[in-house]
Amino acid sequence: MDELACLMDWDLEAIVRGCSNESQGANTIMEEPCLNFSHFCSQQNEILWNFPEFSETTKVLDELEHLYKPFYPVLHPLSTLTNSSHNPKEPQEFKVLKASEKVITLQDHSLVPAVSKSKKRNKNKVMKQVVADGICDSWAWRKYGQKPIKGSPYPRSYYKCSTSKVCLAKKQVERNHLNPQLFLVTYTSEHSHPHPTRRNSLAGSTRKNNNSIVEPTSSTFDLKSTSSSSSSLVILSPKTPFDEVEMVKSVEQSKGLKKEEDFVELLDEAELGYSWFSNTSFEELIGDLKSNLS
DNA sequence: CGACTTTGACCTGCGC
DNA sequence: GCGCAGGTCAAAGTCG
Repeated sequence: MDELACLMDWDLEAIVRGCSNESQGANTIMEEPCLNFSHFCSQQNEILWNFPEFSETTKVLDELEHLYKPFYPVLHPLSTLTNSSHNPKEPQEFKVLKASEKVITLQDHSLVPAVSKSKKRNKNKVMKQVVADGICDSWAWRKYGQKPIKGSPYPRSYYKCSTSKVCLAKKQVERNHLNPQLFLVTYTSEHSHPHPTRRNSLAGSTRKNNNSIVEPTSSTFDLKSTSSSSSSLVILSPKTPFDEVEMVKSVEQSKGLKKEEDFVELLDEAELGYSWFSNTSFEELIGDLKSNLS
């Protein structure tokens, strides 16, 4: 298998796992036995003693922190778009939920697709601005339509809950044409049933990666014009409110950002597995480690 | 074979 | 009333 295929496999697996993950405590990607340091969070002090050289480690942590800064908080997958003002001429307000669940409010005209406002009757809607991996959640969705949206090169995809035929829950996903790394996910109506089991949710998402939905189809759109080649790394946590996604690093080489492999390499360099992030946020861990090491 | 995606047609709400 | 645009339906195709 060539390198690209390996990378794609890895990425798809990460996303599928992300999709399949749900509120099962610590049953996340970190449960894989192949990952070293899986007990890091519960044995943090012990692990610290295993680092060969503290100076080397802090250097790596600095690099990691520097690497991650650009992705907070704007690209955090849990940012929630609230339509607090009903005046469409006013900028919409984003509430960005950090992993620590502190709410940061910001206003950014550039993040809101102009086409997101619907002419239709105002239903009970929840809008979220997420990065690609944030599109996936642990509910099972069935796509029932896709429409090109005026003013946006990207189509909007329509989903219904596939767990129950009587469930009225719906979801719309569209890529933000002003910032293709971001997606606007709109949830309509509540689920009329309990949360599906891990198995059920897997069944609803394994056939194809849900991220495919917002890509323009080849017959009507030019795929080359999208940034579909960007990949992402998902690190899961059981504590966050929606998808248990605690951190997402979006990688876009064309913008000169560090490659995903570089990040993994840094983790390897620090002898850290992904489980390192299982219980607290990245920023908190970096801070804790730095204070412990100093 | 069942579950899901794709996609053209149709329906509906809204502005003019 | 008409036309536009968003939203939904459903048949055909795809995949595991």
